[in-house]
Amino acid sequence: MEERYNHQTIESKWQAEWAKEGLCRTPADQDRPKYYCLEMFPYPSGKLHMGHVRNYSIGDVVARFKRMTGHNVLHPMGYDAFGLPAENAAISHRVHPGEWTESNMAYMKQQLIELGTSYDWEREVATCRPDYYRWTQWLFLVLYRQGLAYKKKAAVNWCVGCNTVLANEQVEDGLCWRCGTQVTKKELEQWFFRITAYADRLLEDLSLLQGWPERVRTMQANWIGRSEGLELTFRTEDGDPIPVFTTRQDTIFGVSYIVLAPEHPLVAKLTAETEYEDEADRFVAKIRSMSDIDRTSTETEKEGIFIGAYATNPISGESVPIWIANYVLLDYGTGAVMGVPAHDQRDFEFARKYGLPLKVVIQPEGVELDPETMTAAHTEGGLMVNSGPFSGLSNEQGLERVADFAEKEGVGRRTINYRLRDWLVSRQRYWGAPIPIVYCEKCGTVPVPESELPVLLPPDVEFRPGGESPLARHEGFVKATCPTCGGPARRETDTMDTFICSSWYFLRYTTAGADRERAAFTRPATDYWMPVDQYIGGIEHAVLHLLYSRFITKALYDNGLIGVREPFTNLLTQGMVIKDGAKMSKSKGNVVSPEEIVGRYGADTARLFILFAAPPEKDLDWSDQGVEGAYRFLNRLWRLVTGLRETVRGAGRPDPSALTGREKELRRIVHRTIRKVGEDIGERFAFNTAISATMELVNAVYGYLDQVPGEQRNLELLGEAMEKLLLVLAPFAPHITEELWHQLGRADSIHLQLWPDYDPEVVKAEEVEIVIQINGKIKRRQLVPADLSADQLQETVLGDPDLAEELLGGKQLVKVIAVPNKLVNVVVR
RNA sequence: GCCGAAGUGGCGGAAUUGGCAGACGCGCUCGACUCAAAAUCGAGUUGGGUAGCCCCCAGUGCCGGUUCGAGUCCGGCCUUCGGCACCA
Repeated sequence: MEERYNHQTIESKWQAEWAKEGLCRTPADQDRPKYYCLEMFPYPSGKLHMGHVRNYSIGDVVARFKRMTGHNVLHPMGYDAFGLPAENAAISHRVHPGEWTESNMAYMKQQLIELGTSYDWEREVATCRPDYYRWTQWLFLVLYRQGLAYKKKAAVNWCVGCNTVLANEQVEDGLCWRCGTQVTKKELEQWFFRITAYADRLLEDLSLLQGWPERVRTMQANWIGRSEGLELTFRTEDGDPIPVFTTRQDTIFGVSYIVLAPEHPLVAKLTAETEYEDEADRFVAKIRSMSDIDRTSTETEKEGIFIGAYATNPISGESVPIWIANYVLLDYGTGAVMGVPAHDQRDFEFARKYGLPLKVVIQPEGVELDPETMTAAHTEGGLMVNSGPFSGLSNEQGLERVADFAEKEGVGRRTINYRLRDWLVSRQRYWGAPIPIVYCEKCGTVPVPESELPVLLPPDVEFRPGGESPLARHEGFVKATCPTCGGPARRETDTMDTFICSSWYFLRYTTAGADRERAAFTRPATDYWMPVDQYIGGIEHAVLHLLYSRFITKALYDNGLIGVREPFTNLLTQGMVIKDGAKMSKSKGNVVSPEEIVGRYGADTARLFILFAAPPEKDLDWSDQGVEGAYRFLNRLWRLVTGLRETVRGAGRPDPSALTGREKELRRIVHRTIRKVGEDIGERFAFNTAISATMELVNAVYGYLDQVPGEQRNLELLGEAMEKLLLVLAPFAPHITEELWHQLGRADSIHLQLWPDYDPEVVKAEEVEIVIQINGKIKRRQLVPADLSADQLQETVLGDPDLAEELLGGKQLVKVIAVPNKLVNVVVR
């Protein structure tokens, strides 16, 4: 009586067994090489989606493989548990965010267990629990002491939908990254992290991250946006300085006007009590009312007005008119630019529109630039002309010489500008880590002492739609005593951006047990486990989370709190899960729920399909039929092993010297599969081809059984084949392999076994089929002994007079190319 | 506009270093088993010519090049996707 593959009983049985045995606990001994395998932790939104399943299946295969290859593996999981959806749920369902989040976490944990993931749950973190956010607050204080956390009034990004401010990184195309609402500007006093102090190192150290995808590094480099140039000081007629930033100081003699950002502080002064005042006021008001998208879109028409004042060019001494225009931004560079219409496309368009003069000062070779007839700016290089003492230099030389001159004369200095802005970390929300600061009437801004952490979120708050932060209305929370003087004080009511919580969680995982109560993490623990060897997650975090985590890591390094400069050595950005040509989403109605798939086919099938259907970094097309295919394969495996179970159980090792040709061939496939799967997982993350190799092995064993009658079968060989097959499949399909492993009579877990070795001698074929080409065209195939040298190969093929005659066909032999084990190409004329 | 990636059968994909294009899976066709179906097993499945096989020709987005040999390298284009986009 054949028992059928029942995924439900098998999977729950082994999940319980593994939990009981503590199979996934992080090893305490430190004599083996460590491997820290980390997947981005989820936001506990309620249930896992297929993107999670993909992410965690990839990570789990890597973790299990590394355990089998003799590594101490740290493979932890947790929850990025603060954030807005919990608060929205509180408003609409009248349930406390904490309760809502905790129940979601419990549910998702169960789902993760049911997927057969091998996490060490003893190291679980949840960023919303006081035992975690206490240390997020501690981190804030570390940065505060370092001068990296500061408060300032600024025009900040405000999302009406979320009722809170956003960091620049959280504004995508002028819309809120979370809810898609258009972002507006608001003047507010807010907390910032001085990430710009690390701009250079964040950029420079990208070169250390060779294990990251090129495009992620490029995206970060673009985001940081470094440009080297010169800050030059023009002067108004009253002598007020107008510093401008330029990367093209070689075009300084081509300046025909200056443009200030409309918000520039000098604008009011320059226009006060002049005929230009009213018009300038109206223009500034109009620009202020524009949204950032309209303002910064290249589609938007350049607009500006002359404000009646003039400035002197510090190099040429020329006087040029001062304008204000929409395309100049206050918060980049100095908020003022020099207009060089002949050599900058923006300036060109602006000058043409307003009739400002063009002056050619860079002359390219071979073309005569005529200011009257130019249709676009010449932004390339050339020879400097009309440039006083600099005329005749190449523009590259000019860049240096003008900068030298400006510095010598004291009218300018070389400087570097970044697109990156400081990280706005205040949020006007309840469900986040409170910023550990109080404001005392006498002592001013006072950090809460570490001994008084955590600053707890009060549970009894009222959630109302659209209002201000519930914390600000909670009198018991706001009222505080000053830690310095003991006098009355007011508590900061902003909470921290949740990206702070997630920018250090990988450090928390390294530290276990009682140490966690004494510190956020310990130096020995981080010294052993950090950096993360493999980080796996979605590309959507290419800038946000990954940049913030790098910044925090560097800040902690500078404090001597950790010993690594970069947190993640290798990064794998997995593709999206697509169905019917679109990302799975509720609104498109193309969502397939993991629960349904795991329920119907089991976790092993879900994992196998999702890893087989596409390479991990590419988008994955969901296919119900493909899932069926994976399920069929596991059934095929089940029948194969259970069918042979009784006969191969207890069989010894095969005797290599006593194998028939067919047996040798099967054994060769077994050993090749071990090599292939090991290389595909360990070196390439090519899980799809690794799985296809195991399928080929299964096919080969069936082929052998088909061709060899029962009594003539080599049971030792079949036993070896079954054993190796299960071992190489174990990381992908942990339950069914464990069950079959035990059915073969093994007592301990398959997941405690070492990855099998392959025998290089067995892998080698005795004979190979080579291709014989004439002039690169395949003419015939031939079996020859393996590993013949090029000369031997040539001799084998052309040494046969009949064959040589047939191949040459009366033509003249020009040359022969022989590639061992591959081909012989005969070139004839 | 700039930067980056990709383009291979009906579909997902494979070909790892320039050396047999289409592994593996899905789908489809035919067959076996069955009263029948499902499941399972077997055979076939790039296009065209020939239509029994063999065999011949073409073929990896398009055009050209390098090479004995190109899906892979080089130049130019097309398309799709992703990122950035008045950054001075």
